[in-house]
Amino acid sequence: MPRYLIRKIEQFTALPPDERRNLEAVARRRVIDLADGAELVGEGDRPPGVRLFLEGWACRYKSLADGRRQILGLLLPGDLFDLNLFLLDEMDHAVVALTPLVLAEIPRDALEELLAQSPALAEALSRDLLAQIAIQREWTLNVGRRTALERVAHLLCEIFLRLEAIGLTDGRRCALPLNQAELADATGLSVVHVNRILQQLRSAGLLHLNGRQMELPDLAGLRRLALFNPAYLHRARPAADYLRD
Amino acid sequence: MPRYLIRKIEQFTALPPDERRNLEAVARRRVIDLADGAELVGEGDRPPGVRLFLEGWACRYKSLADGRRQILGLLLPGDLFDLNLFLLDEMDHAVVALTPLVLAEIPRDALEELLAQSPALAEALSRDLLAQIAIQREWTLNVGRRTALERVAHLLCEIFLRLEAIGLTDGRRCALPLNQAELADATGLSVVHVNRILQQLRSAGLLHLNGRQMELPDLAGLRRLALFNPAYLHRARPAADYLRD
DNA sequence: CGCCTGCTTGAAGCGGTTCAATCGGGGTGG
DNA sequence: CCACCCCGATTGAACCGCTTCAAGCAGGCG
Repeated sequence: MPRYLIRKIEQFTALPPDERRNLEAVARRRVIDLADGAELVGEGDRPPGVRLFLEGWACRYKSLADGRRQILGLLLPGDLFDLNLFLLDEMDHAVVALTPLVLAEIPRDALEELLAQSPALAEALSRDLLAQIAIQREWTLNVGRRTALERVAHLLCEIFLRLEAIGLTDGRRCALPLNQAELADATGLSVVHVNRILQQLRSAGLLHLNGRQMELPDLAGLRRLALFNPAYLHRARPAADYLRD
Repeated sequence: MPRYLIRKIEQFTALPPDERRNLEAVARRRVIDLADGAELVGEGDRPPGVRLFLEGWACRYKSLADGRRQILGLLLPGDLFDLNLFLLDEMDHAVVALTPLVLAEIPRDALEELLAQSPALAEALSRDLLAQIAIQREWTLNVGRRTALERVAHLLCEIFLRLEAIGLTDGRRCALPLNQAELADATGLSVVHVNRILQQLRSAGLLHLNGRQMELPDLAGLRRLALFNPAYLHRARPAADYLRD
């Protein structure tokens, strides 16, 4: 059931029942499970078919020859990877599972048929692709111009809000399946420094960690610290107080 | 005349003559000139209609409250800004002209009609959008994990190769209308440091600058220095020797 | 028990920033 | 025509944020 994608889409407008059924049918056709750490696709591979994340987290990343690695973005439940990607010759980046995954594989012809029959869905998916690009731009700004403290805080804000949009938060708590090495690769920092930044956030009362869960007791404060502007997520208008200025 | 866009597209496959005519007609409909420094769209604005770059350079950027600025990418002749952008609520970044510009404005309905009548063009533009996203990812890697020297070298390689793909290079020379402050904002560095890096590149015989032109006498060497892998540009297979490993 | 993975700590070093001048060339107004 | 100005490029010196290196530590698991 592509319930997270539907939830994300229906922030804006309800999907017509027939389009919803079309999507559900396609997403049920070929469901696959992957283990934590599985590589969905490697740099240089032929692009895979479109995949819809039903459960679990993954990340896109690129590596340099000497081992430096940059995580480019997170793929969360409800995300599509990637509309039209099959048009490209080869993958310029890799994708790896951060947790066990449940994916729906959507072959190219099934996707084209689905989109032809579902104009509202097609528009929603185009919008979602643009929102993914906007996130990529924000990550460029994040690693390019924010300080270490701001970067980590910004990443945590983004994770919380993206999970909230699909109903995967519990009050101020949500999952955080990334270890410190992965946080470092996502923020362009060293593991050691990420460790010290997390301590700073904890001692400032902005973050509690236990296991693979995090709690953000003062999201408004964290947001201010991170210079976080949620506009780039292109969600529906914020209702929550911690998103107002 | 959208000749640079057509050139970029026809790296892969020739456009059917009727589709080419459709595109040329739409691109002739509303042509506008803008001065150097003009803001095409600001952060928070409603997204503009689709615009095709006929001549000139622009950049996308985001700023932080205290004035830090990150240039997110370059818009060059033949680039489209941005397929489907009107689907979003508001701009999450700004775009400003780096040189005088000539643009074709394509209203939403004209674009939809064009794409409906021109399947090959529609596919090419989707592919171009994906290539733009790939460039954005590479920029995230660039500012996240490369050293200052690598970053600047990488940016120069990208500029040269993108211009080459549209026939705007002259041997090893091409335009470079960015000043050092803009290079700094594109690489996430300080102006002072960019200045010193450029001196390093010059004294290593990898770069000559005069005015708003640059020459890259040893592109293969610059590429190696930058850890530059051209795959992310998703051009047709390289013919040039400096692109082979 | 012993090992592995991930987290934590300390200390030294360096890459890049910041601050503060200076320089140079092109354009402008007197 | 020249003095002035302004913007961009350049230089030097001090500083600091983050990295690197090198250990230790804690918890989970075979």
